[in-house]
Amino acid sequence: MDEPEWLSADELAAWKALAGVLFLLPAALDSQLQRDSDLTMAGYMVLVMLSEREDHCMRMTELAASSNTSQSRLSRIVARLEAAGYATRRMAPDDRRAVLATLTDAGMAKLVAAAPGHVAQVRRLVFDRLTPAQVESLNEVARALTHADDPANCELST
Amino acid sequence: MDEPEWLSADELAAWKALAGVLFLLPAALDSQLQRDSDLTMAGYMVLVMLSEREDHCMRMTELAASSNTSQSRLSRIVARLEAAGYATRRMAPDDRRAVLATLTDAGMAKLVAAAPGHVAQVRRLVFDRLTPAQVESLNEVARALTHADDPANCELST
DNA sequence: CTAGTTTATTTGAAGCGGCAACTACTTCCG
DNA sequence: CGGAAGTAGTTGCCGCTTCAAATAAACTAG
Repeated sequence: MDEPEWLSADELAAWKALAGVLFLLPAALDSQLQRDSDLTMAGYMVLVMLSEREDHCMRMTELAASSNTSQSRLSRIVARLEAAGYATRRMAPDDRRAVLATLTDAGMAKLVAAAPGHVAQVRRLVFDRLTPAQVESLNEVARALTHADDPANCELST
Repeated sequence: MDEPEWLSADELAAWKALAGVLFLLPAALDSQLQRDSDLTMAGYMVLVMLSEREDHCMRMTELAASSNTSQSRLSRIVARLEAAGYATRRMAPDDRRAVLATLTDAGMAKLVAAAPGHVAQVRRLVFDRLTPAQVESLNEVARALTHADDPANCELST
């Protein structure tokens, strides 16, 4: 199975470990949010993104990009949030194709209620297990993977 | 939003970067496998795990653990692989509750065919973006997160 | 030996996300 | 102006995952 270009031993070890994180961490995070707050990780992220705007309002496309989701996924997420009363949607005044998603007071309250539990989970599963130096490494590596610097080549490409 | 215990600035930065990886990497990986080989990441992993046994055979529970999936998920994955002719299932001779999943020759062939493309994608999205030192860090951090050492506390707990 | 418990796996129902198709609006340009 | 092309967002269909319940076999204790 060592085709054209396989991985080195170090890379293989790192890959297996990373694969474990990729499978298990999101599940554990989602599980806590679902159980304690009836929210999805993705939905939570969307609430966070909206809450960071002082007008609590953002265009769908922009919201999709900042929460790392596809437009169609975002559309459904916001539809669910709206159904739950946590957000509203209205047409943008300037561009009638665009939709502005807005966080409601109930949505903000929901976020405030859900945050401590979620943060505790993140701390428990991630930061409690890492030294400050490792946190720094993690930051560096994660940024390298999501491009962060080089704006034109995200792993969305292929 | 800085409740009981929020995250430090460093931690918050690392967390946002990690969240990006958690959302985008699996999607990009799945997408390639789906497109080029009509396989799921999870299904691919299962094939890999089976292929690493010299008898190409493993118990469901063990297989679930080594591929980081729940039992119910694994059950469906193997059912699909079986339907596609890549695996077979039979009762274990010693314990009739247990099921042994076995990789077929067609499954092995499928894996051999799919591997190069997948590996290339992993290399492109991960290792080409990291220095050897960063690969080492990644390995260390990922292991810390998945416990790897400490057998009794995976993030599956809560 | 038998009832109760634990372990191994599967499955029905329900929810979520992807792809591709579709609507609707805007912009470009002759 | 008027049509082609591009952009924003939604939705139908389908496949995958989860949760909880079901089935079945293997221990365990009396």
